[in-house]
Amino acid sequence: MPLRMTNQRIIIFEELKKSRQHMTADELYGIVRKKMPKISLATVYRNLEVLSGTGVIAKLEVSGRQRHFDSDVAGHDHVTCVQCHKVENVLLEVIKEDCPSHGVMDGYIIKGRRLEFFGLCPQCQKKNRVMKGDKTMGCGCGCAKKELTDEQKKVLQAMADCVGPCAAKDIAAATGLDTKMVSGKIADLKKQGYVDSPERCKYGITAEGRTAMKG
Amino acid sequence: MPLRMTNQRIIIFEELKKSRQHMTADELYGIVRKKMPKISLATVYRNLEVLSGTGVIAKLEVSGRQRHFDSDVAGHDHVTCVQCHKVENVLLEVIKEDCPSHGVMDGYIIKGRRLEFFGLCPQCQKKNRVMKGDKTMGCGCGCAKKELTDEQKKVLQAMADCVGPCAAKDIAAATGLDTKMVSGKIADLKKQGYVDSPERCKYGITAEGRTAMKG
DNA sequence: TTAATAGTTGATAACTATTCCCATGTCAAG
DNA sequence: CTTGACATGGGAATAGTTATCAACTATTAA
Repeated sequence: MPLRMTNQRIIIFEELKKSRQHMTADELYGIVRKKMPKISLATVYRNLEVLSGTGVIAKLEVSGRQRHFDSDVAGHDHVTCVQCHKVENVLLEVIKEDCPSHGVMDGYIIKGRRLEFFGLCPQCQKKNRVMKGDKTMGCGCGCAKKELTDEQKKVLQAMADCVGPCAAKDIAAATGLDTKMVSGKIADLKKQGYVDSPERCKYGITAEGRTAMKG
Repeated sequence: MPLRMTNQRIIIFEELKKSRQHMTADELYGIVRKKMPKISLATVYRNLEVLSGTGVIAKLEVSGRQRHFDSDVAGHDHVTCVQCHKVENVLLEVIKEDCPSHGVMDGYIIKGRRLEFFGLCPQCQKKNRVMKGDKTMGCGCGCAKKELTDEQKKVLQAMADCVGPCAAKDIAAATGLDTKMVSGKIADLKKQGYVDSPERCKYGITAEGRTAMKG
């Protein structure tokens, strides 16, 4: 079963190597499409699978939603940013010795190991400082809050129109929405930091909420 | 925002603790349903999320398809079996010291770390030996080969009816299926070990293939 | 050179794990 | 008792990935 080096396979490999990053199938698809617009996403997945099977690239399967692929197959570990989900390399010589990636442990035949750190990347740390000052919602590191639904916007608008903190039923009356639905929405918005509750059962819109409403 | 201890929440927690294993939402759903048949899968997910938020259980997000939850929140690492995807604990005191789970590294503020080994569990090692001797397909460790499709079964049947090794087109003629489709199926079956190719372009059914066909 | 066969592709359907949605239900505080 | 916060069941929606298959291309044996 020879492995045929097709154009698409070559381009996928080259682009992954060129980027010097841990890419998802999707990101790579976006890049490869510039050179080969008709390529299929399935082809990208297939070839990443094939290439990682031969060992020329590494399949990371770092936890989180998407799988990442790495053209650097040498042994190194990873840091993931908990906020923007970027993945970067780290090299920890100390650990290598004490923590072998092959051998036997508790009856298991160990085939490999993965050491993964997670924390906040420098950009997201900076971004958090900026956000507290409410200068911008921009992130620069690929993470963004979800778009608000129409109902959520209505609720926020009603809250903004209110002078002081108001109850769920007031919002319901103002928007014409059902009271129960409104309180559900409020709970969601509170979780996202767009709404706060200065006193029990009374709610107000936050500065962040105002910004979100405009976007 | 008090956390209400509902019946479903209690049962989910109890069962997770009782099992002394790393369970997926789905497995837990199966167990909990025996005590509370009307519970919703969404409720299981929600509560695992809530409980891991409070820290009484741990959300593993070990790599691989499914997320696992653990009632033991103490710091320990994990081994995953690459074959049956079982997850078990390991304790490596040495590493703990050299590999802190909090601090700063390369500009990142580290919030945690995950060390994961992967290899073959003792059961799967044993199973592999048994399978070579063709005594049984049973695994005992939760891993099972996929069910064969009707076409695959047809192809295998035709191959079994054949005396010696036969070509794809013979199979096509015997089954009435398209030749190209047949060669695709054969390739798949070969990957799964149900078919081998004693000489180029000639195929035969393996012992394993015969067993699979019956099931 | 040619026919058979192996390997590959693009398009799209299917799948799986998880999350969202919302009407309805329950609890606790006033 | 009412109100609102918190929860639930069930189904729809989503995201990422995998499977399917007809069409295409390269390779090999004859």
